[in-house]
Amino acid sequence: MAAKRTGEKYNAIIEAAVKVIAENGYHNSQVSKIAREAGVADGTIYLYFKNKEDLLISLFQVKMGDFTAGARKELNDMQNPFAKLAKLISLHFNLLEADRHLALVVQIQLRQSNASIREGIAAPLKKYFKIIEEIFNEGVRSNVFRQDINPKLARQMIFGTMDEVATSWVMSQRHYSLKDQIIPVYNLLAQALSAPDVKIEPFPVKYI
Amino acid sequence: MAAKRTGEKYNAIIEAAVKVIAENGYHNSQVSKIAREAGVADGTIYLYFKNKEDLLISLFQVKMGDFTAGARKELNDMQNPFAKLAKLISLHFNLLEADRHLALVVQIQLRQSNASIREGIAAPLKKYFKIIEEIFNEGVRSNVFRQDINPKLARQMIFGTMDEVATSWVMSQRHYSLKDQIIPVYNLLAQALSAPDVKIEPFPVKYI
Amino acid sequence: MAAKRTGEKYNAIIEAAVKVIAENGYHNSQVSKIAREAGVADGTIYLYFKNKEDLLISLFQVKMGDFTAGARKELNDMQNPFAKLAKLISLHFNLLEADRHLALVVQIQLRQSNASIREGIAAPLKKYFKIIEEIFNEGVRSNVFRQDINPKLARQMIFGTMDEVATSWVMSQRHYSLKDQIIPVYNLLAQALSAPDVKIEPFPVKYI
Amino acid sequence: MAAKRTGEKYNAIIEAAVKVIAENGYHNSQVSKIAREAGVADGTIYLYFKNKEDLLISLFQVKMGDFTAGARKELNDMQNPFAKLAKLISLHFNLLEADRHLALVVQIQLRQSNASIREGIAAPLKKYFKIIEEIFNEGVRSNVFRQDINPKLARQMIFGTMDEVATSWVMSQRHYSLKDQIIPVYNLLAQALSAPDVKIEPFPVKYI
DNA sequence: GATGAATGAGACTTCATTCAT
DNA sequence: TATGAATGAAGTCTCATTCAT
Repeated sequence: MAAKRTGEKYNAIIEAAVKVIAENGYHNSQVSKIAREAGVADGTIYLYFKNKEDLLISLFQVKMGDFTAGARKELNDMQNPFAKLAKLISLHFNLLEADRHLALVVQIQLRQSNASIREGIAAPLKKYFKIIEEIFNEGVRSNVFRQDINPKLARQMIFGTMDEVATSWVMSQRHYSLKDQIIPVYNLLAQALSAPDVKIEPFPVKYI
Repeated sequence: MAAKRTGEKYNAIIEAAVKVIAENGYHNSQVSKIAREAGVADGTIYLYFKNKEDLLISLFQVKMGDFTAGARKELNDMQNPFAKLAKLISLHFNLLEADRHLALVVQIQLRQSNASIREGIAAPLKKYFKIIEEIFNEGVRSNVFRQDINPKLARQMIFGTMDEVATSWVMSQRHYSLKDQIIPVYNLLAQALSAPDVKIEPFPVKYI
Repeated sequence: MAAKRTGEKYNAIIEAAVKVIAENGYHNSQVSKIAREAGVADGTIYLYFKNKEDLLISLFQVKMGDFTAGARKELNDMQNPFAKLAKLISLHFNLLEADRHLALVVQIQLRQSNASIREGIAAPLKKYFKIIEEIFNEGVRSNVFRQDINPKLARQMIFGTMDEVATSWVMSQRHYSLKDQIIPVYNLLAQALSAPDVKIEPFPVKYI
Repeated sequence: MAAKRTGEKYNAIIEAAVKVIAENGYHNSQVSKIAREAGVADGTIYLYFKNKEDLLISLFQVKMGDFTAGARKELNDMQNPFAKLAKLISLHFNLLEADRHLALVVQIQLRQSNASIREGIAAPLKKYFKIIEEIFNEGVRSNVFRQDINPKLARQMIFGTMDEVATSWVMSQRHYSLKDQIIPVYNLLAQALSAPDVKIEPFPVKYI
């Protein structure tokens, strides 16, 4: 009765949902379409997910969870806040460019979901926000970032800018490379956040 | 036969739609609900709008059109790019704070719409983007803004930051004042955009 | 309150209905379309007709009434049953060929109407049936038509044949002339109805 | 996704549609009524038919297809054109008399359908027309039918007469037997079509 | 008499979810 | 576990008719 949250088919359904939503749009992604793409029967979806909404929330949680976990792991080893900022932007844009379906779904389609889906999305998003704020706070503590910026506001600028750049790119039908935006965005944000007398570190080439 | 695009009822329906969507969410805003709120019969909606989608696009176009027209008018008289930036942020946040329904609809609900509605939204949004880019370009030309930032990227940072701050505020259920964010956001963006040796102008008090 | 059954606008509305139905089909002929074609307001229709159904029945009655009255008048002066049959076919096909809108409406569109309209149509149609039967009966009485055919059946063959030929012609989009069918149909029916030893009269040229 | 065109329910829905349309009239036969009569849910209709129109076209095609296939099979074994004509009339009238609902639907209700339904109906009707013309052509080739009648016109008379007789019978609410019309109609048409010196064959008793 | 904006009942269709197999 | 045919609630839109002006 309770939905199984693991298994081969669980993942197959999630991946199918990403593909179907990316290709058909949120409002044109029926359960039956996702089931067909996943190679299972309609009813099988309900063995793994409580309902369609649960599937969509799970989709975002899984994908976002993977991303934040990966990001945290990669960033943990690093010390320099500038390098961390560079790495974050690089990870963010590389992920989207590497998976066009995911990019479409995350930047556009999933924002068409309703309130309760958004609530389900809130938790993993907050974790990502926390990572961003931590990077900023470390920079403040080590006196390389400005003391006079509210951390939350800093996060809003960092995320808002990356998100807007990514959305523009997706909406442009990806006629240019998002990776090419990594260094410009880094330079812009590093400049904006760096403390008055601190020399901004150039983008570490290896993070592209 | 052709939908009437003006008149008392036209506006009443637009306002009713904003209210209903704000209170019920995009996916729970049926035509009949909007009609009831507007005090007209369901069929009357179709005398003024081709269909539900046309109503939603019109809603955004009217509201966004009013805003960009107003913004352009207010900004036209001004010379100083810093002052213009300050004014823009002030207008943006004041509009949303003044009309809580509109804020919800613009920041959250309308982003749940489908592809064709988004297309209808694109045009007025581009006009707003253009205003932002013009402000930045003027600042570059008068040597107060950095020469080494791509104008489109500058616009993405400005809009992305304002949008993210506004969305955070709406999602927080507006437990704090968005107006209080005007000066911090201005300081942050002005700092990010200002040319190396230019002294950032403090936020003009009268623009709050 | 009671519908006016005469007047300039009454006729204008009838003619407009014929045109609109011919051009748009029965199911796509809204009251508002007919009103626009007639150059009156929607509400005005209801000053002259009880409702849409009443308009359609009236349309058929007027047109069919004109036709039967005209036919009766023309046929009254004639004596010869063969000549009368020839004249009838000629009148029938000439009327349809002369008024393409009427042809479409009578042969195709009006048959899409519902039960109560068909009932309203029945009376004028019966009058036309009566004319046909009378021609046959005269032929029987004067021994030029077969005695062994039931008059009703004779009428059904005459009307059924003319009707099928006319329908075929209308459905063919009138790529050929219906008038060219007058003589062949006459020959066929005259042959079928003529008494064994009676020489069929050739089609009187003047009736084409 | 694609509509299933076979199965137990497919037939049940077709039969239900015939009954509902016969009893309520074309314009008063809602999908929900047909579904109820068939003992299925409204949505089930759409598993078997693309839409309401598709159901109506299918209905006619199935019924007409059955009839023409049956007629062709029965007529194939026969040689004598007179006998074939007799058989055709017998089949036509017997079918309608045996299934009062079908008679109502075919003779009256389905003619109320719109253009696209009529188009869907055209193909099976043409097949029936072809059968009729073939009978006539065989009679001409074997010198028992008149050489001077255009085959298409012959078909129009045959079909037009049978159709008018059937329509009269249906409209009369079937207060008499349509079968009783078989021999009179045969005699009338055989007389009309037979070559000058050919003795008309009496109606073969076994075909009643 | 004439208008035409407004009405609102009602029809078709979709699709998330269920459940017998 | 898995299936997929069946369900039926619910939403958008049309259009004949009305009635205040």
